[in-house]
Amino acid sequence: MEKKCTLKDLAKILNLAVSTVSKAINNSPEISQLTKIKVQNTAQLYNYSPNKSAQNLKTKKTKTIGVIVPDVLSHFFAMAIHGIETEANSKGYKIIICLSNESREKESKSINTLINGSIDGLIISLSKETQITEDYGHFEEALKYNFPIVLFDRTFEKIICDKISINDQLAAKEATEYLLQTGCQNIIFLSTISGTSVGEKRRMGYLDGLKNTGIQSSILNIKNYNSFEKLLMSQLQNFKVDGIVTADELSAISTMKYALKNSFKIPEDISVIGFTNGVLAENYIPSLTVVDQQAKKQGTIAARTLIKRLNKKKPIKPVHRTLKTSIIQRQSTFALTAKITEIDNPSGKQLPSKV
Amino acid sequence: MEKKCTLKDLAKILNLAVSTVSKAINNSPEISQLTKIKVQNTAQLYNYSPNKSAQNLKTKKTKTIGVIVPDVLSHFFAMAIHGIETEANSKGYKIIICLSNESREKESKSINTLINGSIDGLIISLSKETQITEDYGHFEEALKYNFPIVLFDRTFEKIICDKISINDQLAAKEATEYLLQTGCQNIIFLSTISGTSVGEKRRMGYLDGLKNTGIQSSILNIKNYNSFEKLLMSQLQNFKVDGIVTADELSAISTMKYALKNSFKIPEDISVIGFTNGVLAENYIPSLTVVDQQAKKQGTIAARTLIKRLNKKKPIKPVHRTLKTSIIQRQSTFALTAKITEIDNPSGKQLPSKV
DNA sequence: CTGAAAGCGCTTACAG
DNA sequence: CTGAAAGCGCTTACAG
Repeated sequence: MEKKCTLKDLAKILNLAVSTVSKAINNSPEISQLTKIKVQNTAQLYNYSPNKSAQNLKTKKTKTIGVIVPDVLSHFFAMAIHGIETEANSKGYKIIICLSNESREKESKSINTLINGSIDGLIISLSKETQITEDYGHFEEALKYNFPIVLFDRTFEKIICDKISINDQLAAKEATEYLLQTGCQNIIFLSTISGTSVGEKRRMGYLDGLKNTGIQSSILNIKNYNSFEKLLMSQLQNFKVDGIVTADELSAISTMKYALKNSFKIPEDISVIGFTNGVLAENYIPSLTVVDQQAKKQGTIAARTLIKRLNKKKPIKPVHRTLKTSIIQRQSTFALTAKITEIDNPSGKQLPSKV
Repeated sequence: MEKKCTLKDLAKILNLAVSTVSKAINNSPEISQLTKIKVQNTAQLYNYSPNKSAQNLKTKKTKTIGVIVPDVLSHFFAMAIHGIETEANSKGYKIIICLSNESREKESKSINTLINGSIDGLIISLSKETQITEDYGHFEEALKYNFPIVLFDRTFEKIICDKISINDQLAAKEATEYLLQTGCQNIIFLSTISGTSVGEKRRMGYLDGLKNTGIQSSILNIKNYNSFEKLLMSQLQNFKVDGIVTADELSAISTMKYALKNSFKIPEDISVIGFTNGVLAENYIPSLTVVDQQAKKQGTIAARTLIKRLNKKKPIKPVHRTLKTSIIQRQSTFALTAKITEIDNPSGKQLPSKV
């Protein structure tokens, strides 16, 4: 690879000092208009652009944000990344992405490689393992140096930093109440993410929703998709169930898939509501009623919050933002005409009402 | 944010020269065992880790790979990113991700901000706009300096660099032949990505597949999902169609969604085959028969190829790798007992055979 | 085996 | 308005 043109090269060509050239390129008011034009023209001619490593070293800024998420395959995180990238880019930042694959070890390694001058700040959604073990030791060093961190979605109260999330507990309570209002009498909670902060909060929200209804609660935790059908069916065949609140998107879809396969009708026999408004939820038959988690917005706000902090001279108090959720009513549940806006019912079919 | 410990700090504490400390930390054979141990212990004690910007500036390496993809929401690119990240990480590289959002402008900007010392090499899948306009000017500078680039999936022959892809034309031909072999007589090709290299190749493959069969070809290009149902239905209702080769995953799912909604049976009335083995294809009812594009493997090989090049002292000739595809037979088509392995038919139902 | 020096490519306080 | 100098935090050829 050939050598790129440097400030020194330009200085020699123009017969100017390196410092003058630097200032001219950065449009410093110290420099005369004439010189600026001359310098900028030659810079363009030689396709000059400042070396980032040198700039970073000198200015102690990288204009880069680190992002660590559990995975990139689930719609929620992909969408959040999209939001982060868009916002960051519009403010002149690049993003480095690390996937923890739900592993604390990998998360820890990523933090360590990133905070040594590769990035200005970090946006993280915690790995399942980190949340289950509650071992946050790998954050200590970053926190000691006051390294700017924003947690989103899967957060933890003991880590003192900016946090962006939805009110998972309230959202699950509302989802449960929604099923109740459409006439469901036997509602269970199904989760493949028990142990994560959001999984636990949603479970509690479900319990909140059933409080004072006299309805027996029932929780089905599934660790592994291999046993999904077996566990779900043993529940559906041995107990009366007419409504299922699921903790994420894929588990909702799998619930529908196996229920339909085993001749249950949705929503006639069983209503299903899920979390995250993804492409699966939207395109499935029946389309899935979901709690919109505002994935993109969480990403956008996370990036915005971080960049705001980076631009402050003095440390500011941690910011906690809780985004509002809404229920998107589709075909996997009965209709609720009041309150909830019906969007995106591509079939145009009238949603059935429970009598 | 507090100051991090530097080599200079350590040197002062240990009463050694900066150069000695540097070598000790990097385990240079020049340094005595005793000194190494002393230095490494204090380094650990003070939580020392070398400043990346300084290292990058000095060594002219960043151990970072840039990745530019059209989006992160489609399963193919998310999976490719997963492959790239895993491979890169295992070799000690980080990845910076930029999303072109199918825009040439954004792609161009990303290239320019990345190649100025932020990364060692670049992995790109071209944006739709770049491919349609065939304007590759934004690659000129990088190519002039021999900047290491790997193109994957959406490639272009005029850009001289490493390339990883599948044989899209052959894969589409095989998909078409597959439908023929299961008994389809009126097969159309449906695409929402016409104009991209892969879209065109798949279209040609479809035509190849029909050659010498006497079957009339018919191509349905859809630019916008808003008119998807209307265009598809006008085709299905006015012409005899019993097989559809679609150019990607979401368009296949949408095809099934709207066909089912309009009372067509799949595969009895219409067989559908798609590209990309994503979570939609796997979980839909009926599950979708697809050409497995080897998303993760394309990513892995792209990263591996790039890193191999980065480790070479001398420039080597561009590498072109074409990965083998396979058809994953599911429920959206009739069964073909020979040749093709049936995997992932979660329902366990026997696939119907066309008589 | 240890250290002094140069230099990667920038920016910026200071001098003239 | 222009320039000489110092320095960001490293690495590495060279000297001793």
